[in-house]
Amino acid sequence: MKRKVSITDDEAIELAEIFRLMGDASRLRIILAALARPICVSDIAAQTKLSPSLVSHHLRLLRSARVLRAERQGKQVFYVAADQHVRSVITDMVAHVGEEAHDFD
Amino acid sequence: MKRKVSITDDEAIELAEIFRLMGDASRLRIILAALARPICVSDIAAQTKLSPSLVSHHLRLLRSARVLRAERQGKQVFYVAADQHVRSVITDMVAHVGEEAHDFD
DNA sequence: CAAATATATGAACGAGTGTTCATATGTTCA
DNA sequence: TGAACATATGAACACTCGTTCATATATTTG
Repeated sequence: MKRKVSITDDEAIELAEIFRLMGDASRLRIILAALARPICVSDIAAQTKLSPSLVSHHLRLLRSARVLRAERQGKQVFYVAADQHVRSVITDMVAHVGEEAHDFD
Repeated sequence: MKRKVSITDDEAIELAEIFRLMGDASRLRIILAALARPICVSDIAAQTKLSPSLVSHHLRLLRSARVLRAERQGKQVFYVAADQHVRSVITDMVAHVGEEAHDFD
């Protein structure tokens, strides 16, 4: 079963933007923290050992790119992976890194 | 069926590096060009409208990160997606972008 | 309302990155 | 071997991006 991989230039830019956001270690760890279930900002900061301010900056980017979605519950705001695609992409790549042969170039 | 999503810090950095490489529009278009079948450098340059030099620079990065793999055939060098994980990640994200609701923030 | 907690925003700086241009290396064929 | 083609490499520059610190907004509770 073949899939369509050709996309427009605008879609390529939007795609690249999402990958770019995943391409920072801090942000990736934030995404991983919010991958399975909603988690609030302070817990993300604690788990990733990043400052709440920095986490918030990154969360804003991840939210506008629709990688994560947010929901306020009282004083706290919970973030979680936007959809199954995001989860699949991350788990696929975790598998990719895990299975690599790591032979010479 | 649950999957493991927790990874070590080193793996997170390696993962982020791969995503970072996908997070540039030029490189992403290069990856897309080499996603389905091997394609030589000059054809990539023609298809993406990027200079051969720039394409070569990017290909070196994509090759060392094992996103693409290379094979020389005479004067030409053909590049193709390293494995099924890379293809899956891209097609998943294409689907993600394609299906998004695009409602307000 | 005031205090306390949780999250968000803005400015600024240092480090890293994509691109270009010039040049080098590799490969084939006459 | 030498010319022609294909790809790769190195240096340099303009620009972007992650981070920090200070400050602002939002929400709950006394």
